[in-house]
Amino acid sequence: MTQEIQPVRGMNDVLPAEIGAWQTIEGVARELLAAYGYQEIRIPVVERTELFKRAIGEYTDVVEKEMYTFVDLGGDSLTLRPEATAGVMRALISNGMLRGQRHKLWCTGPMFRHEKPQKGRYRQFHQINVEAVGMPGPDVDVELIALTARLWRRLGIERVRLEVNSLGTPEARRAYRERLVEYFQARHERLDDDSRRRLEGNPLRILDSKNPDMRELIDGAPVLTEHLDPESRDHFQALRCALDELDIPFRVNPRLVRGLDYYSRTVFEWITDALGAQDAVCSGGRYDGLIAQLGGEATPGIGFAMGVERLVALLTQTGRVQPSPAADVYIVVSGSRAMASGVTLAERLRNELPNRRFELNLGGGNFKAQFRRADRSGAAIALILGDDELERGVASLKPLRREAGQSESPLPTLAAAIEAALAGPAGQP
RNA sequence: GUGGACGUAGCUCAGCUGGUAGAGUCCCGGGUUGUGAUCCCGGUUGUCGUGGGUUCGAGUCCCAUCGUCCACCCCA
Repeated sequence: MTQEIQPVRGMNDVLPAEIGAWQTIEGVARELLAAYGYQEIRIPVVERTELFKRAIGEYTDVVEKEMYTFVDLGGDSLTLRPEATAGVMRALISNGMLRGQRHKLWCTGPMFRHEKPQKGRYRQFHQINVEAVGMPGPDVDVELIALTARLWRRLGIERVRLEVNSLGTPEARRAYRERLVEYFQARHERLDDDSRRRLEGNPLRILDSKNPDMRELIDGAPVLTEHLDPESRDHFQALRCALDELDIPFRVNPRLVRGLDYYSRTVFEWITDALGAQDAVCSGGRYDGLIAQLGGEATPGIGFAMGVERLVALLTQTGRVQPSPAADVYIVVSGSRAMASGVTLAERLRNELPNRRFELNLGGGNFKAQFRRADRSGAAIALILGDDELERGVASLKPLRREAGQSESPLPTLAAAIEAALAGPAGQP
């Protein structure tokens, strides 16, 4: 045997057994987004490296060490997208869709980050992204959160809770950041190694430290929400009132800072305790400065991303995923003449009953094996076509899921007989 | 990138202190020359992750490497 080729680390196949959960999530999301007036947009998986550097931030982990970057044959530095927002904003700019216009968009597809794989964290992973551009909020902020809350309800996902925070304007955030650095620098001796490193790059993340020894120090640090500019404070206040109004429970988490540089004001995250260390299922926020930063006309925006693999895991845990529907009729063919006419009969039945699922036994097999396959397929009834039946111009129908006798039907009226058999003796399916 | 656990049949796993591999399941055939799921009988399946080393002898011990899982970091 030749050496088999290994899959790429952290890049998974989604097998038929799991595809039901994926399709449920994608289907419900698609329906709901349409109901809220969002339109789908499809953008490339590859963009110029510069786009992500400028949008996400040069000194973020994603850009510094997690991007799949390569030089193409033309000598350009390109990158497999690590997130979708930058690409969507680029698309709006490239296609001249701004100029004071508003857009409610969503997209889905694979993202790539070179991280060490772990439960709920893969190198190729999928997101559903929703972006609302041209509206300053907070009304749209609230509606987006309401949309996600409704999505969980529709999917039957319960083990999630909402955290919100406000980062203020970039100016307010910068000022706060300086205060924070001052605070920690004055207590430099008490910082752990991780935090000292963060003090240089992303001091806000020190607040997120999981080290219990740091707790006291962090609790004494200045709090972001107390250093907001007045407008951001009002914005945040309005958001919280509206959430209360809608009975959407939330917790203000002053330590909730997003990893990507472009966020401002509202940020939120739906987290779960059901997925181990990867607790973020959906997160997003407002990015009012991003479009201008990318060279477009200054336009406010807000968006969020859901991790599809993580949602699939949550949905699977609920046990509510429906298996893919089985065939209605499995066609068993016996004898050389019957086998030859099996395809013709199946195609005729598919014409006559376009909404029924027919599975024709393919690849031969003896009678016993064909019946075993019919049973395993989950089909409601077996349709038997043998040389014997063919001779007499009939086919036999045998229910596989209930105790009922086998019957015969003339070939010309087979479709009606199948419908009757599927309906059951007392009209029961 | 750091740390820990684990890689034996397609799948789930057993294999004691080193003596050249086993169960269940799946699949296939038969019992029922045209009737499944149940039952009975039979059959196929392995570079023991890979590469070195120690040894008369390695699935078992050592080293390296790849992979999976979990945690840290970070994040969807």
